[in-house]
Amino acid sequence: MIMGRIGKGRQKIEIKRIQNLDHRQVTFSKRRKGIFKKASELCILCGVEIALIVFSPAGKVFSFGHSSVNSVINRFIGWSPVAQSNNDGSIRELSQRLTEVNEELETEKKRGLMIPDELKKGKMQQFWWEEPIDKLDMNELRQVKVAMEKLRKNVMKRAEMMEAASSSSSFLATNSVPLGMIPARQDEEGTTSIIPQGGFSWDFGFAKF
Amino acid sequence: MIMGRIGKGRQKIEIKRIQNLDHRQVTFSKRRKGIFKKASELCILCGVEIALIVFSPAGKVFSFGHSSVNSVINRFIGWSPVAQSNNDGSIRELSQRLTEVNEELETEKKRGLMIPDELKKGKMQQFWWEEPIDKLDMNELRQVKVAMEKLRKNVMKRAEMMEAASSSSSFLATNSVPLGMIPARQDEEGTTSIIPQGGFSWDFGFAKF
DNA sequence: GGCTATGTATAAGC
DNA sequence: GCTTATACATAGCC
Repeated sequence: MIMGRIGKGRQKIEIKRIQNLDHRQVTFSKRRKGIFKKASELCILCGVEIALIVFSPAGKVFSFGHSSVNSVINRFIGWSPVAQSNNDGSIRELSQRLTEVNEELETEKKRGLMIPDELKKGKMQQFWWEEPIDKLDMNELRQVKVAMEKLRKNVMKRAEMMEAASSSSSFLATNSVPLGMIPARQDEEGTTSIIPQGGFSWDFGFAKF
Repeated sequence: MIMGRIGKGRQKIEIKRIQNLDHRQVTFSKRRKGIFKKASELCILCGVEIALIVFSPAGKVFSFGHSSVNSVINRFIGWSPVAQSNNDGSIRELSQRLTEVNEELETEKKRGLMIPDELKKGKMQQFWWEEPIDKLDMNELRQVKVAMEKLRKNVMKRAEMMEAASSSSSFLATNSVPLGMIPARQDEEGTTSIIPQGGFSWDFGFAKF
């Protein structure tokens, strides 16, 4: 709405390696954001399992997964995720999940699903989720609800992960899972031998681009 | 260019589970194509490693990887293929990973958006259920587990009080991995052995759409 | 990080 | 699948 600046606007670009490093970095950031959003939308809209892993040029990892990167990887590799009773392994899983949870939290914050300011302030005295809800208007309630669901989800993940330390868990039914998560597991041992050659590779059932 | 038929054109849609199965299938196909193209472009433009795995509702797998799905997966989970023989080593790595993540989290928070000031004040304040668990011993873990379950119950009760259409949420995660991690190695075997659920694959230099 | 102009992806409909 | 009208993503700049 602000008049004045007249940029050149978007220009068509050729899909080839961007040589300028600064430019490449900018493009990477923008497009990374875009593709993760797409992934997110796809699994929400269609309720399918997705895993997206991106290593930045700097070696940083960005990942997205529904229901989790690990569960999808496990399914892809063809393992039946069976919880192990080994504490070491469990703890490692737990921690990894913790990572995901923390980051998810952060992401959600960025997305604007934040706790109302009033609640943030109140956190000094008590946690927002312990506050009475009868004084909130509908909008605030909505936000609380979202936050609450996030928390519940996280908590359930955590709880189940903790339980996994002593019992086994079952695999998810085919598609979309509402809240509870089963801790995916991984076994480094099994994957090591399978390394493909360079270049790009696609695998699909049909598809054509 | 010819203004013959006048369709409704693209309509804005809400990002939520598509109920109509036919519609969902169509959307899945279109968006799947789209996201794979995006993934391809991203790695071509920026020369980064990417893995994208999508399971269709029917259970079919679609994947894309540069330099290959497996190499990326290996790199992703290969933060220590060997250290697992040693508990201390694993935990140490975990701890490191978590530290990294938490630092990143803090960085993000400081960088800014909508984060409560209370949380910005250093890395002091965390909810107990957000704290890294790798520093706890088994006894403490047990306590955390109990507390976690208690919290879960409370939260669920709360959540029930505030009923509404929940729906899905994204699991966008931005992982930080300790730099200096072992990168994917070179080839030595083909990919075919772990491609599940059929489908085929091929390598190519650069895709054209 | 923010803005604008424009290229693209895609929701409807056939 | 193919077409059309639009919503959305993002290239070029600041």
